[in-house]
Formats: sequence, C-alpha cells, structure tokens
Amino acid sequence: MLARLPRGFADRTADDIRAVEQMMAKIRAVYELYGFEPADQPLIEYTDALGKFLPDQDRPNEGVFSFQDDDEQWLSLRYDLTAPMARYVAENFERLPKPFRSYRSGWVFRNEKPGPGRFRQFMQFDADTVGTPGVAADAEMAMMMADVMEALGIPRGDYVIRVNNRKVLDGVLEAIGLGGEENAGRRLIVLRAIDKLDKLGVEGVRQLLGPGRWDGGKEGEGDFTKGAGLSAQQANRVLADIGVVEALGDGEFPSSQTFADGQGELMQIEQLVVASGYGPDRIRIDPSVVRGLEYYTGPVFEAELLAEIPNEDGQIVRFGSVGGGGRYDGLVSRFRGEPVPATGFSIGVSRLMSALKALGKLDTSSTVGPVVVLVMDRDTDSLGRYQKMVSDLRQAGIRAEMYLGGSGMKPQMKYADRRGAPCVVIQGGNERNAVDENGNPRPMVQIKDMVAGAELAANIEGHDAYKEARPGQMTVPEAELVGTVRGILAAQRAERG
RNA sequence: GCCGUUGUAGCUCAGAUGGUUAGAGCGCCGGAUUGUGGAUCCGGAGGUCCUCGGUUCGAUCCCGAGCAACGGUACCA
Repeated sequence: MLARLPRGFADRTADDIRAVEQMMAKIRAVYELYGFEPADQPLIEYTDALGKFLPDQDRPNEGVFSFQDDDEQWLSLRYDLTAPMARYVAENFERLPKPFRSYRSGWVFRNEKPGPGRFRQFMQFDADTVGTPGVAADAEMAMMMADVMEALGIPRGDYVIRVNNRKVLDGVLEAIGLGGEENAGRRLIVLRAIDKLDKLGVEGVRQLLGPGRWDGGKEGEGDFTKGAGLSAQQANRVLADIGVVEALGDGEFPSSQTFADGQGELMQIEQLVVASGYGPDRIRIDPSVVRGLEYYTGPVFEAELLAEIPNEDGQIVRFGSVGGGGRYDGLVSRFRGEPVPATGFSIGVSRLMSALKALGKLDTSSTVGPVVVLVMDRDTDSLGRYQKMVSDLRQAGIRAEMYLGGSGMKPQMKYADRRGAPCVVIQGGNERNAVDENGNPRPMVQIKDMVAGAELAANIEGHDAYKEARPGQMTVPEAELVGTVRGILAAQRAERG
C-alpha cells in the first residue's frame, strides 16, 4: 500500500491554514462593511440544480464529481458557490429580504486536468446581490473587489478590476452577422478565442477566429483546433472592437443596438465608480474581458494582479486573474417563473494566497510553538511534577506541552527545536532536590531560551564546548517558572518587532 | 483528449557498451551511566532502478505496450 495524494489535491500545512484564515478575515471584514450577510450551503447539491447539464450514464463525471444516491438521483460536488446560492435563494425566496445581499466561502471541486496553480479542490469567497436589476449593484461589486484587494495589502497599481459587458460582445457578434440561434456554436468559439488573448496573443486569437490553430504553435505540431471560420474582415472587426488592433475601414459592418446598450451600461458604471473616487488606476473598462462563458448576461468583471511576481524558482510569473464575476440574470429565475436579476463575484482564495505569499504580503512566519517541558525522569512522581508545570503555564495562557514521546534528552531537544518552542523546561534530580543556603528543600528548574540559545551557539566551536556552555539557559526556583517563561516570551516578542 | 519531456533512496541527481554487491550530496535515525538543538566527527536505516511483456546465458540499461508525473494545448457548465 503506497501512501499517495490524488493529483490535483493539496495537503495543507499549519502555516497555510493560518495564512488563509488571516486572509479570509480581511475579506470578510470588507464584505461586512458593505452590508453583506454570511450564508452557507452544503458541498453537495442535486446535479441538475448546479447547471443545465446532467451527467449522462456514459460520462457521469465530466467536469464535475458526481454520484448516485440510493434513490438513483444524481448528486454532485459543487463546482462554484454561485449555483448553490441561486438554489438557496430560489427555494427561500419569500422569506428573504430583497435585494438579498450575502457572502459565503468554501471548497469547490472540479474534475478537470490539474495544472500549476490549478487544483481539483480549491476555495472561493463570494459575495452576491440578488434581486437588483440596476448597474449600481454591478458598480458596487467592482468597487468592493478593489477594496478587498487593498485590504489584503496589494498596493494600488499592482492590481486592476477590469470591467466589460457581455452585451458589448454580443453586439459585436451581431454586427458581423453572427446573431441568431443558428450561430450560437460559432459565437461560443469566438468568445473562447477572445478569452485566450492573454495566453495566445493577438495573432493566436486571430487564427482561432479564422480557420484554426495548431496546438504546438506551428504547422503540424500538436492537435489542430478548429476556429470560428470568420473572414479576415470579420476577425479584424472583432479584434478592433475589443480594442486590441486598429480598426480598418469603417462601415463594412452595421453597428448594433445591443452593442450600444452594453456600452451605455459600461458608461454608467464608469460614472458611478468615478463619482465614488475609483479612477482607472483601480477600475478600468476593458472590452476584451470575457469571463465565464455561459451564464453571464450583462456586466462582467475580473480582478487581475499586475505585479510581476517571482516564484519559488525565481522566475517571473504573471498571476493574472484572481477573481471575477458579473451579472447572471438567468440563474435564479431558472428555478422560478419570474425574472430574478442578480450580480456577484468570486475570489479564488487558494490562488490569491499563493500570489500574496510570493508578494510577501502574507505573514508566513509560523506561530510561536509551545513551551516544551522535557521529561528527564519517568517515575510517576516526576511526571506529575512536569504535568503540573505544563498546567501552570497553560493557566497563564501560555502554549505548553510535556514531551510525550519515548526518547532521551537529546531527541527531546531536537523535538523542541523542530516544534519552534520558544523555550524548554528542564528538571532532573539535581534541580528537583536542590536546597537553599539553610539546607531546606528548594526545587529549581532550568529554563532554556531556544532563540537566544541558537544565537549564542553560533559562536561556539566544537561540540564539547557547546555542550558545556549551555547557552541561553538559566536556573530559577520552581515557583518562578511561569514568571520567567513569560519574561522570555516578552523579550522574544520584542525582538521580533 | 492531443503533442512533447521525464520516471534510479524521503529530496536533488549520478551511473555502466548488457555482466557479480547500484552510488553521491542533502535529509532522517543513533552515538559517553545527570543529560542540551546548531556545526564537526563516527555509525546506521532506507531501493521492485515505474509496471508488464519481449530479445538475451544474463536487462535498471535494448525493443514493445501500459501507467504516472511534468509542460504545452483543448475542454472547463
């Protein structure tokens, strides 16, 4: 039996968990400030509630982890937080205040090929407003996202919230003659192509808009991806309208009403955010943003990190999108006969965390470990004394533990070192049986400051001298144990700043 | 799914034209009767050389297939 982690999943260390909690507290504070309420839905929903595609018998796990209940109904692990939220709101519609403003966080699952920074289980942190048709709600989302980025310590200029409108894209497609039901497939291909702009560049996208593109980058390498089959003029119009190339001749294609509507909404959003003091350094209109291809119906936005961040190997990586969202007027109404407009966004917590880590914006220094009371003698009487010391320290609010392994002193010291113990407590027979100047029993303890000890040890040559010196160590009466430890902790805290 | 690269100790990697007992560094464990982390020294544990099949007297090495990891690309509601 080989112990192994399934691919696409991650074990989390103590540091990671603490860092995420720290981060989520900051995000939560912003959401609360905006007046959103916490809510939570389960990890599992009926498959048909999650989206319009039911897993068929042949491929029950395409993209989503699914399984059948004992009553044969299909259940799935949620792949985002929006669909379960929509189900909850629809189910409790009468009871909830409208607009319903809520936030939630948790794990989501995708049964897809994992890659660097792409996991099959990851954490999202969402906020949504349901029951509001106006663009003011969308503008608020964009501003809140900007506030979150700054609350996390990302300096202005190192991120940008890019805003677009699905109606603009739809309008472009209409203009070049891709409107109508019969062109739905090609529209999708065009949108996907635009979405790959940052990955493939303008020319790559142009190939995908036209005949297609070879995976490997050149002719015959890799698989051939069939394109949208647009003419050169159509492709150029699309690229021009999303602002990545110069327009050629005008008037070749008619302008579209949908396009104009979308732009009107974008202008309103821009006015609203500018009026609130959010300039283009934070929130920027960008017609090339595509986002989630299926359910968005209006404004869409994306939070992008602009900072060039070195990864563990020292290479510069662009993290790109760390969150996004938009208007999804159809999601809740799917469950109800009436239209229910809604808008929201989602932060990719896991991804953002690795970015913050790389930026040094995350306090990854581990928490101070417990004070370790070494076990020098294993008779019940001594163990009782050690246990009492631990208990006293805990009473004083100091993390502490008695060594519970079976090894000798040296391994115990190694253990304390590895645990990040600020100090250890040592009491053998010599200390326990000490007497004062009058010959009365006066039990002592030795307390070793591990931080000071390590510093002092650096200047000691040779193991014998090192052992002899016992750096950072002091002997105090047992009664002064707690006070002395407290002093060491305070000094170390001051040292750390 | 498709294309490519790679699979040898916990990690990073050597290795020989196909020949007895497969190595290094790091890490891990241990090292004087009451003791002490790091460094140094000494010792130790740890391997199906990815799997299966083929060629061969003999395969970790050559051949075939499979699996896995990594990268790119596609899909990603």
